[in-house]
Amino acid sequence: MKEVAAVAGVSLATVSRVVNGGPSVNPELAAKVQDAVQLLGYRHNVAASSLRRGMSASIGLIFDDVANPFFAAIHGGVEEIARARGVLTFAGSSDEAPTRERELAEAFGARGVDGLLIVPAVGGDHGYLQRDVATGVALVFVDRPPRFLDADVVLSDNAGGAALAVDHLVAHGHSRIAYLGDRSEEIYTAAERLRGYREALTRHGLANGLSRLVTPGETGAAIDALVRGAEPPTALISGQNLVTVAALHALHAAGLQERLAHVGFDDVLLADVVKPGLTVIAQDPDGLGRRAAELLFERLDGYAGPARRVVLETTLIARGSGELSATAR
Amino acid sequence: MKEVAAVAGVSLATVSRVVNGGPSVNPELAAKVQDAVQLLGYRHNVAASSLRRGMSASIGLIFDDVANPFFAAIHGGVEEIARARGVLTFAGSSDEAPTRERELAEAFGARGVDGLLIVPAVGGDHGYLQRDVATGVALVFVDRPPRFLDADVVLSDNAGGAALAVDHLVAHGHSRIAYLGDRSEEIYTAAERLRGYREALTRHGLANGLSRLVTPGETGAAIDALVRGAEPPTALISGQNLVTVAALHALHAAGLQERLAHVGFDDVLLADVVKPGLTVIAQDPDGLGRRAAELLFERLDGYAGPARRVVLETTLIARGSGELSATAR
DNA sequence: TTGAAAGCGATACCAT
DNA sequence: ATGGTATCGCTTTCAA
Repeated sequence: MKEVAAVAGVSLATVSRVVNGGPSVNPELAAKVQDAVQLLGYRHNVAASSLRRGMSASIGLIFDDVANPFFAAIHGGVEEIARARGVLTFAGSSDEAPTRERELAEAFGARGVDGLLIVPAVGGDHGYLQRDVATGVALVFVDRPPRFLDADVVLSDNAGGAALAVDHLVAHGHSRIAYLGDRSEEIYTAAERLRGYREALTRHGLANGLSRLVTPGETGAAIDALVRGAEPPTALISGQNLVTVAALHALHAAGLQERLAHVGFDDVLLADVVKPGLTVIAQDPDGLGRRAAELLFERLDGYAGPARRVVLETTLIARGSGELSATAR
Repeated sequence: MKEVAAVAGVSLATVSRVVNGGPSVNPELAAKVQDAVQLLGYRHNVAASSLRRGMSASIGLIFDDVANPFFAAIHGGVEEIARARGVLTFAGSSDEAPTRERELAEAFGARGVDGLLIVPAVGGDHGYLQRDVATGVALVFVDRPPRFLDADVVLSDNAGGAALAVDHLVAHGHSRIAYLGDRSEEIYTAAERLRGYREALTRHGLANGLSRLVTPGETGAAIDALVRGAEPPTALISGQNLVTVAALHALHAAGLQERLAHVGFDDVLLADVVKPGLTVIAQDPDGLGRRAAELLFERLDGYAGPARRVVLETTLIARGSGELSATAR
């Protein structure tokens, strides 16, 4: 930058003003500076700028795992919004471990990120972030709410989605609807889905004894047990991706794919190629990311009001498996 | 840091040495410094450190799209290696546009990344990166080689994978093997797969007239045309994810899923749930990312030899569709 | 082994 | 509107 100033025959201050689109610069001088910039191939040093300004035009993203397609989709949504402001994104995986999440937050903080967008690791205490918030770091949680901290959060309507599935199956004549949920009850999304399922059953005046919490590996056995039980279900809701896939396997293996209605939570590729097509409750991860980024930038733009909670709708995509009638058995 | 120095009763220099695990520090003083760090909740300012050192402990990743599961998997592999060194990753999407790729590279450069890991946008001239390389930025390309620049690159064995598919089908008695590839011939991976297919056919002494380049949307029509042709194929290789899914649709719609053997390039979720299970050529995106990160850090550690080219094996995963015999028709 | 001080590159206040 | 300059927080010779 010194060089640019020298070549353009102006002061450092002026160059800085031009580079940052400063308020009042003689167009003539500005042009000279631009030329010098071109000539020297000058590149702005954001590190130095950050040091002085205390803003880095970057934000940090913490996911369970950056390699997970669901989080990758969120990442994409965030990037879309961030890009429009020239903000770059750091991304890291917490591996669902609170300690690792905290390490990452520290590392991002040390790099002076302007904001943090976090899918909170289960079981963590997020009070440690209070400090960053105090220093002006914008903070938004995504997909799951934080614990011990009041902050903006963007969620999917998990309970509503599960209810949607129940309503849909009831509309197709089912009254014995089983639910295979994720074992880990502490997971917010899993708990919400189960809650939505239960409340919907109650609302329809249906019995509530057909839910099981499983690991993906236990899915097959759970289905076997259910269909051999005294009151076998005529429909199944699988509460999570991996469980859905495992359920599909089990149903195919048992030749039940045309006999047991099935709605899975979360859309999966090839869902429309299996027979029958898999009816799912789809989330909008891209929207989750976009919305979260928007809240984050509003904070950066000065919003200082109370924490906001945004809930995004889930939708049911009918493809066949969820439209099997209860009488088909 | 100034505060820490004051509290610990030592100089800035000493604090810096302690914080960075400097070479020679009196354990006693070091302890005092650590205490002060704890007490004040001091956080290292990497931006300032970068400014002085010219190293930021961060690298930039440029993908077609961060939301794409394939790239997300690469991202995961990179992160695994980077994390071990305390290096953080920026990630951005080029949207397959050379200009946007370049903008991102500039933005990363302005933030002083130590290295750049790029999935090159098709049709771009990567000479512009020469400058970064000259200033010591480590550069590695992934999944596709760059143009007009000699740099480290990590690739999948696309041609080998396609050949694997042909060999497998030939072994199951097929001699009329069709190939549906991605329309865009400029895409390196697409071109390589087609080449692998052709060379394998030639090696087996088979005719070469059954390849078609399509968009996913054209897949169904292409399959129809092929099976209605004079010399209908008994087997099909789909060269890309979306084409594979479209092919699956078309085969199901035409009731051909048990009659036309099918091998898809790239593994997909639920591939083992469709009937028959989908045989695929699987890549190792995680390995691609890990290997690329390793090369990058070797450069950072001082390797200054010639550009390296690492090619990762692809593997065939048999699930049924690729094992249909030619006589089943 | 420790400290003093210069400097990394850019910004913003204060003058002019 | 423009320029001089202190300053951001840290690292690193150079001396002691």
